[in-house]
Amino acid sequence: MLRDALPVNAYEAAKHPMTRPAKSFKVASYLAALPLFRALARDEINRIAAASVQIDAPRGSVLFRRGDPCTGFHIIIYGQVKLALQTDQGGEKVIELLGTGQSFGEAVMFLEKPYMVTAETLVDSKLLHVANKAIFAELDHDPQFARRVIASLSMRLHHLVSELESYSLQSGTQRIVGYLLSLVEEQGGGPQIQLPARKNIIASRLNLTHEHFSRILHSLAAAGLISIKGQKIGISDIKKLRSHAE
Amino acid sequence: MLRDALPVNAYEAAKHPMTRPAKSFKVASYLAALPLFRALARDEINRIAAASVQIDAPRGSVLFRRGDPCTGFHIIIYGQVKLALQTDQGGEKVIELLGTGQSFGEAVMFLEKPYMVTAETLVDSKLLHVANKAIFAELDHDPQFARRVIASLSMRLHHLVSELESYSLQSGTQRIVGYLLSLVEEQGGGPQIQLPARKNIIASRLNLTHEHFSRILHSLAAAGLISIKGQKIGISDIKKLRSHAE
DNA sequence: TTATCCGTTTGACATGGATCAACATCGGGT
DNA sequence: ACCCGATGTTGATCCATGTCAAACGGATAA
Repeated sequence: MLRDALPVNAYEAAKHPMTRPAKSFKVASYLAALPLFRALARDEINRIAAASVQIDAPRGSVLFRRGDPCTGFHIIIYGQVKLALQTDQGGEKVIELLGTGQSFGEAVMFLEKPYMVTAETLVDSKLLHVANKAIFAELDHDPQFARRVIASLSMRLHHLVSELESYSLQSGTQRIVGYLLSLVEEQGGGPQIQLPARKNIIASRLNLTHEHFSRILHSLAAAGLISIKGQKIGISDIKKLRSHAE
Repeated sequence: MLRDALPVNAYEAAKHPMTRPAKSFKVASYLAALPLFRALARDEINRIAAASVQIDAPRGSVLFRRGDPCTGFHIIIYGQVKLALQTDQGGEKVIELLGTGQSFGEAVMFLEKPYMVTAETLVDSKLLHVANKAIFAELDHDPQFARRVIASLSMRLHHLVSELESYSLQSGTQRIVGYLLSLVEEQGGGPQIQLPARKNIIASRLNLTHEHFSRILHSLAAAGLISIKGQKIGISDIKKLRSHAE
């Protein structure tokens, strides 16, 4: 068995060869390319890079759980991470699926509160963990940076509100169609899209059981709106699909 | 007829005696007392006060609608405001109920995007509208202030995530009980609480129809957990109520 | 007082989506 | 190649919540 059956804390599991201070200028230049840090001066970037740690997290690693204190935020160098809420009876609800280049955990960093969600890698991933004190330090003397942080938080808020909107006043079918259309956009508008994870996960992300998700997807296919080949979804007529969500 | 049948834009309606620049030091000292501005120097406060406008908004005034551009944010001097999403068929879903001393619209201010929600007063209210340029100006040279803005956005994010959580993995009963308990806390823990608006509105805020809300409330009463007298809810045994939400 | 209106309650019924269970399919490991 | 566990599909049934409709109650204006 190569993979851990139980998700394991990445920091614990990878205490040995996999976690290491990230000093290489590769890290600095990687950071410099991120929207959040783009405007920072070289020495600022370097200080942040010095406060960063690379993490190799095999599939199924838990980066943090609800209730853990927050020590910084994460950037996905490559791989995929899901953020999920967990119910006491082992159920879980995926809040967000994140891929290469995306970051998470910024918001919690600025509160004293512990994490509300659990983060787990869905595939073997490499992450960068940036310690919060480095961010705080830059914040205090670089108003431009503060502006970017504010903008980024605002975008996240905006996104969450639309999420709330789709949960509260759209049907399952509408959420699925909307999601497919957003994937089309994200993936360049081609006639075929690729689901970014197991249907299982997507279903939860859309607040549906996997059974219900499957049924809706197949009924869309039966209506001739999409075709299903594993995780690839063919979409012939985008307009028709869009208008299908009344 | 004293009240406008149709909600009317407060800025239009009140072009005359009701809207005026807010220069009085009363405004400045009011601002200085808000958590967001508490740490600001006197001259900073004064500049912000100079960019503020008081608005008298009778019940039913629409402060802005989804799609309107954002020119600043609002503080409720007294009164009550609801933020709601609107469906194309006239349905609406209350996102948030805000009362005296609370503010709203900060997040949108920092994006170029227009408002996603509609804001309407539920009772005769007095608001302060702070122009975004004043905030931007202070932001650029006061890192402490930036920190507070960031903290405030983060809190809002945190709040939205718990909202999302309760929508997606709690039953109607659980949401109601949770809400009642939050009111108990908010209102000092006494054995009687006061719903902050018509049941209609509360129901929507909790993502329920008013019929369903009514039924649940009365079934809680039938179970001896609460008593209902109009907008006053009696709660004899908080522990029992809390444990009732499995 | 009465008429009216709005908010609330109650009832009967419809339905989206969940649950439980069986079966099918896929992919990785031996 | 085969097996096995994980993932997906399908069917039957149930339940929470929504919908439609009617009665009720309390405010308010005439």
